[in-house]
Amino acid sequence: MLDIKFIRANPEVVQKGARDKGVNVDIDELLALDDRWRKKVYEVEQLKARRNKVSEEIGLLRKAGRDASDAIAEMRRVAASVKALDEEIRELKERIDSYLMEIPNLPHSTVPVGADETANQEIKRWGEPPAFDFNWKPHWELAAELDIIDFERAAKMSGARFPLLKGLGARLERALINFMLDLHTTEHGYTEVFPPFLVNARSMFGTGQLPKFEEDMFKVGSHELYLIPTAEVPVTNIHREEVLKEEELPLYYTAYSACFRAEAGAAGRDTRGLIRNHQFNKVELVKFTTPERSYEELESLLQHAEAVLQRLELPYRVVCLSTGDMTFASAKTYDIEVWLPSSNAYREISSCSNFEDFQARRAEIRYRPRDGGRLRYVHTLNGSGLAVGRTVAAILENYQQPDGTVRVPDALVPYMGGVQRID
RNA sequence: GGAGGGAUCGCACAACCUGGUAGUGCACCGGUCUCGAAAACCGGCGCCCUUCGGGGCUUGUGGGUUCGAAUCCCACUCCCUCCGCCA
Repeated sequence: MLDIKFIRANPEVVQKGARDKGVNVDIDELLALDDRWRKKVYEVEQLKARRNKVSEEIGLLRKAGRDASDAIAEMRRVAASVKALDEEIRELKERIDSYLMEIPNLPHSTVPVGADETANQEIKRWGEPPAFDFNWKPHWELAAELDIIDFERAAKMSGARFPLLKGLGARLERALINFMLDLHTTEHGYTEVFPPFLVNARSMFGTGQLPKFEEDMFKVGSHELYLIPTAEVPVTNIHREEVLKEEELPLYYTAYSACFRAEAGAAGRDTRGLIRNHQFNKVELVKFTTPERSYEELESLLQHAEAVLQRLELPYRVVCLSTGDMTFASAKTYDIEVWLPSSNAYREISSCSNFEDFQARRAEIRYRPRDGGRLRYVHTLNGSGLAVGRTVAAILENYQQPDGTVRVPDALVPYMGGVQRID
């Protein structure tokens, strides 16, 4: 959510930022509503001031044993006017808020402007895609032959786009989760949390999934709860409606969670394998910081996510998403894309974003500045560190051997109980 | 699921019975004082509107009663204790 004061002062900036993100918003209509709202607020506050003053006088008259019936009669009328005006103001405010909720965060000035992913800007490449001199296979074929993932039986119990991991496949998934959490907690300074996987609507609202993206999520209707699409939601909401101290910032959290996405499959892409499923595992990184530091924190967040791929020795590149490819709530996003032979391309495996104060304003996460003064909104950031299912796919494909087995990356061997090869 | 208790500024609590417009302590920030600090004292320390004079809002949330609600009434949310059920 943007600051209405900022929108009042910079309507054309907001209009342009939204348009660059491919969102059309009627700023003039919003500001007209805002203007009416402010006039009505002034009006009702005049009446309330009168009511407060006279009510106090009534109290004094009563105490002195004198008659106050004229004043009481007047206040009865004032009370009725106040009630009607308050109702009108409430409706205006509701309309204004629903406008505000639909306005995306504005892209940072360093973000390339463009309509879609073709305008994304490549920042760097790391490692070399493997040059196979044998008949290599996509991960879903490898996994089927190694009997480590069973999509057919998963479909029986749940439906399409759910994997059932088995044997060393399940072990690999668990090894990756532990490896990533250990790396982030011991070397990058993150505090590990294990959050709920179901959250209420208020939490989804705080991070920006609601109200715009309800259809992308699984809702547990009987309880008014949503399955989280990412640990970003519960972890960012840890500090919702709190006032933090500047001294405790920045805060770093890392969390493993399962992630649930209803939208996967709608586009008909990546119908096979581990790339696009309704449920997948992810280790998430979340930061709370001051506005002054948030962009350097974004750079280090990116490095923390990259470190996972470097330890696993998987080739990847980093791109800065263009305005048209970014998400609703983000001001700047780097995607890390891992090389995936079956796609013959780099594919997203992590998304690292600075939301500035967009989520903090929605979720009311503020901090008390060290030298006093008004409370300020924190900046929130998060990034995948990493998506586990896609990491499994990348390992299977990039580490496959001519004989159909898969070598285990050296960094993972201790987490695999010494197993060096999946065969 | 049942029975009780509770929610007031960042923290701890008061005012609630008996309606009169929210106070105290701690923490924090600024100032005075000091070589500096502590202590002491003064001010600040939640949000909104503002023509910068000021005004309004704020006691978990939403309603109701009333000239006036932290206080009385109703509903809801969350937390705590006990009982039941339970991995």
